[in-house]
Amino acid sequence: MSSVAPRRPGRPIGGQLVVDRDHVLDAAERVIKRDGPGASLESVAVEAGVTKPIVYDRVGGRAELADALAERLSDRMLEATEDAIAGETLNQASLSRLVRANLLAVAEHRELFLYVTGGTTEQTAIGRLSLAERSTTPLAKTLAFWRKSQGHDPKVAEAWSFGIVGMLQMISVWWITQPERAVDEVASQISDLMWNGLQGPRK
Amino acid sequence: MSSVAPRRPGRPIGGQLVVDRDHVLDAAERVIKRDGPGASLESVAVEAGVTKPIVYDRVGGRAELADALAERLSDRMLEATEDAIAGETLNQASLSRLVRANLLAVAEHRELFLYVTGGTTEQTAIGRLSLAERSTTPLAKTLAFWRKSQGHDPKVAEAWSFGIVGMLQMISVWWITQPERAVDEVASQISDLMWNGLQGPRK
DNA sequence: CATAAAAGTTACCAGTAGTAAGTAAGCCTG
DNA sequence: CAGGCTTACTTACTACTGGTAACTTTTATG
Repeated sequence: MSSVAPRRPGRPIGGQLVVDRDHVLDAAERVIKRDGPGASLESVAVEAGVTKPIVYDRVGGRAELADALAERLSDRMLEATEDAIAGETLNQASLSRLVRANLLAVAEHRELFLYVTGGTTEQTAIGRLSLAERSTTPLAKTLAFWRKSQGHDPKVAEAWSFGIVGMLQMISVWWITQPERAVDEVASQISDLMWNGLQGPRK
Repeated sequence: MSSVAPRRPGRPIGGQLVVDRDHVLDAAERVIKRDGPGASLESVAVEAGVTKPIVYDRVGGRAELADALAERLSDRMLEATEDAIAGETLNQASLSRLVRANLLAVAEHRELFLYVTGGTTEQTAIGRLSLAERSTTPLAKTLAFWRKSQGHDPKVAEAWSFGIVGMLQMISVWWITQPERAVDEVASQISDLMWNGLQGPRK
């Protein structure tokens, strides 16, 4: 399938780098999309038209690959969700759009999301945390700023952002396995919880 | 280390089952606690004083093992958290105790928790969902009942419980990697978010 | 031109999930 | 009580994976 010509050992003619890091990461994304979260490094290398040691040289081992892909994914998701609430003040409606955008972004990158959050058997939790951290850092800033503007203690921001990210991740993986569920309904319900808490709306 | 006598091939003298399913699962827990979430089936078998095919016969492959352990873990966590809010009405203080109990229970079964939520590379997300589901099912019932009693729509219960479980899981994995953080502070902050929402306490 | 550096591949190792085939003890029937 | 079926294991394998050491060829340099 790969149209890359078979390569010989030794430095390639022309002497230039044939594949760079992004090329490998792109290949990894394609393989994961095709083979699911269980994709192997070998198949990533093949898809990139190269051999395993090159993958190791460009991006590192499996953990580093997951980390790099997590970075890409969280950047994309951040972009998608930022667009959804661009410049707007925080309220339940904008929150609902944020949750909705998050769900749709996860659905769009379904396999990649499962790969990244699914981990590598070994120190998966750390990997998952690092993905989460990338999302939580800006979120924590926003939350702290907002809390201060409301006259509340901004110290909660860090814990809250991890909580919120965890909530969104779990809802995402639940939702993508329940395709019959309307995205708007879920987004509305979750934003309700996030905005009003368990007590429900103010009277 | 294992004090089990070396076994020969063939039916053991006495003809009785030497290890049952629970024996294997107990061994698995010990190995995971000792070797971390990367523990192999082989080492589980050794710890159980038996060979791999027996593990396959008693509990199944890696996915089934993770599933069975998830069941055990979620049962224990459910017990711990239920004790924390035994029979009490839902309010922020009881919620805080619930979060606290959850965190402490995760810390107590740290490696097991990481193994179960860390998954098996393959269809890890499904596994994580099934762990979550075991927690969400009773939680959803409680929530639905409580919402009705408050005159609100109980339809949110399912989505909410997944959201809450996801939040607790993420906070747990975050917290156990930040041991300097006081458990009571985190519990209080998260229960605040869950109870009051982003808006903060009612005036 | 000789030699070092660069950019690859080949070929391997160790470990792991999973399975097929073998083996010894107990049970059951004619 | 002898032969065969069942039970409860082990041995021994396959297939694959992550990871690495060693090699090969081209290009650049003093």
